[in-house]
Amino acid sequence: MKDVARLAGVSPSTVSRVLAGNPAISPQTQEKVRQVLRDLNYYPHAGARSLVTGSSKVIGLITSRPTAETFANPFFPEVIRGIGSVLDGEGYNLLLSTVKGEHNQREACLHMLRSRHVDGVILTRSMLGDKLIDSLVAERRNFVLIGRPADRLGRLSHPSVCYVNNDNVSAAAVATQHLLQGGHRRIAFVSGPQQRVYCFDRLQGYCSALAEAGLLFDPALVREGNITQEDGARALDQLLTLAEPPSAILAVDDTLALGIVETALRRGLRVPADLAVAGFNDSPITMWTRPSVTTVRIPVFDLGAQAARMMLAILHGIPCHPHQIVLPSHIIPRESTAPGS
Amino acid sequence: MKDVARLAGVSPSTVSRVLAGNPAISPQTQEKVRQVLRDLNYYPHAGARSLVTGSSKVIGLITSRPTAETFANPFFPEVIRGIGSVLDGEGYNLLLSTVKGEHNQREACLHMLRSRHVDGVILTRSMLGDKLIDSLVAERRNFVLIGRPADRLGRLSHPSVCYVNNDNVSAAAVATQHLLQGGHRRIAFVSGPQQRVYCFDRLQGYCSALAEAGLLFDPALVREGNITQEDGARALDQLLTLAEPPSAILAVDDTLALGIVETALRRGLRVPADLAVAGFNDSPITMWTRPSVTTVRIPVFDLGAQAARMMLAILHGIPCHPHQIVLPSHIIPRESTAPGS
DNA sequence: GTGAAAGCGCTAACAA
DNA sequence: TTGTTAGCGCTTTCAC
Repeated sequence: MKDVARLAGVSPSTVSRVLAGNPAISPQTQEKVRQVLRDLNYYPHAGARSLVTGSSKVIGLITSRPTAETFANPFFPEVIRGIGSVLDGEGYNLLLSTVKGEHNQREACLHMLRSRHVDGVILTRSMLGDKLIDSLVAERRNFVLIGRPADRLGRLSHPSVCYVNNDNVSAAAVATQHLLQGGHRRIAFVSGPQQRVYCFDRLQGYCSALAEAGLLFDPALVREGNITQEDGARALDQLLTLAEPPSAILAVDDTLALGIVETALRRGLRVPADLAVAGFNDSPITMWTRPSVTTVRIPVFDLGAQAARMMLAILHGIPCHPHQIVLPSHIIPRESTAPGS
Repeated sequence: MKDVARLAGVSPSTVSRVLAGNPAISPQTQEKVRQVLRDLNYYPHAGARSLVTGSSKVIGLITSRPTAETFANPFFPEVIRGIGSVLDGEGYNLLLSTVKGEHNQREACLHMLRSRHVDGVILTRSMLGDKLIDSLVAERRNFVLIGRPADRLGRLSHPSVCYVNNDNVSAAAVATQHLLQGGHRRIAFVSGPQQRVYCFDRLQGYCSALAEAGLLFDPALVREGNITQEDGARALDQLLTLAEPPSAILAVDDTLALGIVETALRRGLRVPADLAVAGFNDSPITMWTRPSVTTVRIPVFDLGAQAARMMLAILHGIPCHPHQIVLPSHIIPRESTAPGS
């Protein structure tokens, strides 16, 4: 920068001002400096700038989901796309935490913030009673949640936390009602880790729909595992050993639903005649299978975009209103739950 | 840091040395300092550090593929996973460029490097005669290619550039041979943008396999578009208008292959009896469709991991040998090319 | 084995 | 409208 200043015949601070777009610089000087800037191919040192301004213009992205699950699941790239669509042109970059393991992830996230590597973080897929959120709140860090903050019992915690969520409870209720309308009375629920807030919420929706229909909640019909096809297959096999096996299954994710459908067919069951299956997330695979799989489409892109918008508002010191956004999702009925086929 | 020094009763430089793991510090002092470090929850300022050391410990990831294509295509998350698996624990973070458009992307990449935001970049999906690579070489930047550097004519350029690639030419040849063995003589090639090096290379493999089989290359059998199902559908429709339509199609990506299969079925063609179809990338969808789709599995995770390893070697000043790595891929025959069905 | 001091490249308050 | 100056928080010679 000193070189630029010298060649342009001005002081470093003038160069800095030109770079910052300070209007109090005469057009002549502006042009002169810009010319030298171009000639020298000069770019300000990001670290030096962040040292003095206290801002790095970088936002961290933390996804606590086991990275292996990422494969074949469009959630992750889609949420990045949404975030990127907003950050683009705002001069912000995205720093990815690629660390594995819940604990390491937490450390890595706090590290990013405390070392001032990032100005704020966007969190996805948080847990019930998430310690990371507690730390973030305690340290008054800038962060936005994709999902919602929940305590160990699933109640909304940290009321001042900014988040953008989808309507998991009602979406699961709608999906359950869809199965009820198909005449099903024994409906199982195959979940991912119940500590995941979204799994918890979808279970709530499932329960409330059952209750509304006057059906008893049967714990034997609820299975918990990871979000893999193998876990879906295992859950189905367990459910089939019941004295009264379910005639329909609502899975918390399409990956599970696909594992269930595949295994059901392999076991000689007809889908949906013997077993109806529905999932969540509108994975592209669901519309290719035979039978195609009923699913709930989540606005993942918008979730990311809104979260990024909130983050920017926070960083710009604009009190973000509303603090909390809930986006609607909708069910996409397909063959796997079609009645009378 | 001054606070830490004061509380520990030492000088800032000693604290810095402890942080750096400098062995010339007495165990007592070490412990004393570490204690205070913990008490104060101290983390060094990343920007300040990068200012003085000249290294940010961040690696940039540039993918020139239109972000929309990302959806439903596991390439992107999978390559990140591979990179992350190596970077983890090495103290390096990944900075994502989310900018759209070939030109902006190039600017953004150079910006990251010139502003010293990142120590190096990993590039994916480069083009023939890629200007970005030229700039990177000219500025002697640290970078690794996933793919290979090619000039406008597809010849290997910049022989000293580090890259990790898969064997696109021979993989396409093998896939073509697979179709030839199925008895096909009119085999079409549906490509993405021919400027993409991987598309170019796969076309080469296709051509060489035809030549080896003593077949004439027919330009009318080659279609170019983007990597979408719609483009696949369009390519098929064009091919069907030919006087002598193809009996088999090799598509440069599974997304295209899926579009082709779907459209073929809709047009009343039987797959593979009337039309055999094969794709690339082992997209999870291909094994779910009816018929399931033959594809070539690319070791995407390893591509990322090796690229990251190379990057680290470069940054650590280790002359990386070999400069160039080519990983094998293999064909996965499925129903869409099964002979006699 | 440890401290003092200089400086990395930038911005911002204050002067002029 | 522009220049001078003082740091931002850290590492790293060079002394001791």
